[in-house]
Amino acid sequence: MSSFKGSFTYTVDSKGRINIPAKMRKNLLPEANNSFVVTRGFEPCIFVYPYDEWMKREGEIGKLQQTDPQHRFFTRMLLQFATDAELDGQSRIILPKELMHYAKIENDVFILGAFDRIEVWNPDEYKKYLDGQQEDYLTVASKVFEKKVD
Amino acid sequence: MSSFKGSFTYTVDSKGRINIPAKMRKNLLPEANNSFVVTRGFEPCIFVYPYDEWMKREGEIGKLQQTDPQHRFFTRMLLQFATDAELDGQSRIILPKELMHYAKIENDVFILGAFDRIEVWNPDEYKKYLDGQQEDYLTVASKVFEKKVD
DNA sequence: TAAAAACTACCCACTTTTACCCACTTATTG
DNA sequence: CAATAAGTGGGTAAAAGTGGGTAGTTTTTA
Repeated sequence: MSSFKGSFTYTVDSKGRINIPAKMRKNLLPEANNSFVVTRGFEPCIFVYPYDEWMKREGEIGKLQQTDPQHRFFTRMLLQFATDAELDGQSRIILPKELMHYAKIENDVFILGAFDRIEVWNPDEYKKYLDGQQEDYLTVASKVFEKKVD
Repeated sequence: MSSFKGSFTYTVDSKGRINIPAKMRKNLLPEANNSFVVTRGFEPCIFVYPYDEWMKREGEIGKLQQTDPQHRFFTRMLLQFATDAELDGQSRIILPKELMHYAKIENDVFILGAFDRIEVWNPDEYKKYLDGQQEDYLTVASKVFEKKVD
């Protein structure tokens, strides 16, 4: 499977395009077909899934019973902001205006490899996100792995 | 199979026509034959099924026990408002007046890709729908996947 | 049942957005 | 330190979205 890591600060051009870092492109599977699905992140950022990873997310929906109101709500939330994006000749994708607005992205972006997805942040918003964390990395790390630190 | 995603705000013209977004048209299968079946949604909106997907819905009805009054009621509701619609030369379909009235659609529509169907909403009604949700996306998501959050 | 009204299918036309190309500068790399 | 790749910027033809005319059909109504 695809696995992204690292972080990069790139520019957004006047047409809303960003380059996908070469080091991340190298981790794309052939079956992703140079295609991505771009959607709204849980925090104020944009999630960029390679197509093969996105299809795993979408596969879950097919199993849902669309006569259940909660299942319809979930389907709508997941799909409402999702947009296809293909790499152009210069290895860039276009960020939808709506998502740029949501993530408060203007001229620069902080691009973060996050395992199965690529995240695109306004660099300042990412700083705020880090500052807003209640607990530090080591504390959270130990909780995540159900161990007590110290 | 067809799989629609994304959302768009388009206009309804004086003849009751709406454009089917190009990004959704790309996901139509050849067997849908540029044809749709338009019917009443569960919420105040219009469901637009590509023809091939509609046939699956009809197949499900075929399995219902028509001696059961509730099954008969469900069958009637689904079929009563169903209308065929074909793309015209400009990739538009006509929304039946009855359904436009049901969904309170006037000048603008919010078009939402919802996996196997396209939904057409009055933009304000969609906002109301979202505001009316008891639980947020993350909570519902975790319930849908039968996990407890936090 | 004939005239009027409404609806539909098929055009054409216009504006805005997008896809695709070319070009330049800055980093990497053998 | 040349040669290639990576990152950035922009022009332009094609596609997408919107609006409306008209002729033929169906529906309504006097």
